[in-house]
Amino acid sequence: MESAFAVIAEPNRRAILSLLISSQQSVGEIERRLRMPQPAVSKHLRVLRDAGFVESTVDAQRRLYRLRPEPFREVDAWLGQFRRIWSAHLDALERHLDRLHPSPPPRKTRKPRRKR
Amino acid sequence: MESAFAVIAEPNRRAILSLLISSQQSVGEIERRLRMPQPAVSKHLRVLRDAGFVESTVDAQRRLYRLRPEPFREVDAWLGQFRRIWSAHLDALERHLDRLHPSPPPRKTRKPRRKR
DNA sequence: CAGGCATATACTGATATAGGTATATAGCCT
DNA sequence: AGGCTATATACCTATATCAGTATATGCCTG
Repeated sequence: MESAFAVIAEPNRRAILSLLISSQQSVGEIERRLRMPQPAVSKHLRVLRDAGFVESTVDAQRRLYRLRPEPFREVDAWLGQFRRIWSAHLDALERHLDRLHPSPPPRKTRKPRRKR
Repeated sequence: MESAFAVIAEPNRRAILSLLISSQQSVGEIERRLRMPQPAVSKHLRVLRDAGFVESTVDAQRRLYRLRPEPFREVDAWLGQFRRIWSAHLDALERHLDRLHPSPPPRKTRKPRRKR
């Protein structure tokens, strides 16, 4: 599974993560709150743990799961590259810059054709 | 495919998106820069476009692709819920809060067992 | 220590998706 | 028109992954 991105691609896993924001939860609590079969919860938690999104501690027969920050930081860092794109409503400006800065200029051309 | 999260789960697609940060690119440019077979590029671009990550305009026989902000915002918004978790090195504090606030208290118990 | 609760794992089947190869479509240029 | 370039799509195969069901493990309580 590896990638943090692949891990959060799964809706149920995102739901589990959101649930853990308020506080740590046991498997059974997650099971009940998300109305999800227990093995499914355990399996998703396994994936989440392997990717570092959660950690667990033992409390008698139950395991309490809570969030860990690292993978979120990783995703956030990647997303950071794109912040400039959306932070403002620079759509128009962006487009303008793209026009100024087209990687190789659209092409050596006879008459400036610009199909739009 | 639907979900923006599923779309960015694919490494090649993330690479394409990163490539488009500098400026719009044609399919052929992406193909060359990422050393990726052309049909693969086209297919990923299709997915990216359907999810709103990119848009394209026609330039003669080529298509120029550029980024669009919305799906990034969506991902960022989801991630926002978790910012408090990692923004500081509150790991210790977090843990403290969890202990104060365990959803249902770990359980009605005889002697305060706390297996750690 | 026997039964039950909480959680994890094994196994199976269905479905989706990525990669590869071939081909179709469409615009450009001579 | 004919050939070339650029891109898209169809088709196939391999692989991964999710859901579901059954079962194993471990701890707790009477």
